[in-house]
Amino acid sequence: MTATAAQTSPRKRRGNGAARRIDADEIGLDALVGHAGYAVRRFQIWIFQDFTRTLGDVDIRPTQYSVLTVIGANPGLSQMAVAKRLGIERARLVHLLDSLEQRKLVKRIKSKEDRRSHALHLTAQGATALAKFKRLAAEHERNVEEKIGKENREQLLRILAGFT
Amino acid sequence: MTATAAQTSPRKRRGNGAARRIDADEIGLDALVGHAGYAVRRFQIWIFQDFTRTLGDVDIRPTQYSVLTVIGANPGLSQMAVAKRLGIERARLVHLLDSLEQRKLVKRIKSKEDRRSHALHLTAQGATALAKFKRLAAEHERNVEEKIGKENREQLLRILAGFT
DNA sequence: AAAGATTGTTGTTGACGACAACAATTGTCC
DNA sequence: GGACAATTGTTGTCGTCAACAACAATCTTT
Repeated sequence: MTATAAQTSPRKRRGNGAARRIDADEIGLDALVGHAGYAVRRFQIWIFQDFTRTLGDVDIRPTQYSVLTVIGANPGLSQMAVAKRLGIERARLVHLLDSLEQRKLVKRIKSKEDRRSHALHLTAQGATALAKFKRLAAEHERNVEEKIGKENREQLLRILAGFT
Repeated sequence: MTATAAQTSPRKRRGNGAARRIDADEIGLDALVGHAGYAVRRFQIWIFQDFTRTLGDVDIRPTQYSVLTVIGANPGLSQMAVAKRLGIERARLVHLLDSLEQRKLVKRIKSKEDRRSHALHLTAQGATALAKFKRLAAEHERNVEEKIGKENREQLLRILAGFT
């Protein structure tokens, strides 16, 4: 009753009944092919690798880039606001900002209105650096386009727009 | 020259020039909206959460499910073959199999042809369990469909088919 | 003023990708 | 046939990341 899948292509059959060499491309994924999550996971790994490689010279990872971009576009945000907007744990954002602040890209300014919170700003150096990061990120995006096609990338963005 | 983005909607302006309460939905993402990787990351987090929640009662995570599915569909594979097919580090697969073997879902059988490798098989208990996991995974997939739409899910699978 | 909620912080846990090293075994090359 | 290289599973480390829990300082509410 359950699906059978082992025999992707019955080529190269050998006489002996025992195990034979199996090429990776003839291993069936069975139910996995119908799961969006599996494809998305594999794609996301590829994307992050390409991003990390393309921004390797400037040593910026995807999450760091997203934090810098949001702070750059919305100066003065609190850590809570940034964390909530990007779906990052606020505990995790602490370490991210520690790193970015050590690199003089971001500064935490004590808020006068709410002395619990910090207003986040890019440093002048951070703004300059972010401009460069954006150029490299655009280059990465062109790699994505080259990989899956221009129309497919746009459809992807449209389909997933609700999650941003 | 760089893009401006802070003012998503200029409502609720208050007289004072200082910081005001900022609702999460009015924080602009700036360049992030054009990045497929950001949308994919957010989507993947949602998918994994839903999968983990839907398969919560049976305590199976996405990676474990993928390993069980491939072994079930291709009995006798070596660890190397499974790792390569699923894009998992073979070092990581060792721990995954340790866990699955402890739970009596999978067994490692010493290969006669190549005494370095193990032939991986589901136990009878594992085969029964996998059938249940597949039913729950299908339920998760219906959640995905409900979330992004039937056609969008199919387009997604088609666009990302090359990464599986 | 007291009680409760929020903000940033510290710490822990576990999943995960990436690497490096190693023993056992197999394949290759001369 | 024997030295050398490659493969397989394993162990270990490192860094990223999501998920919690607890805490002090600081608002907010009542």
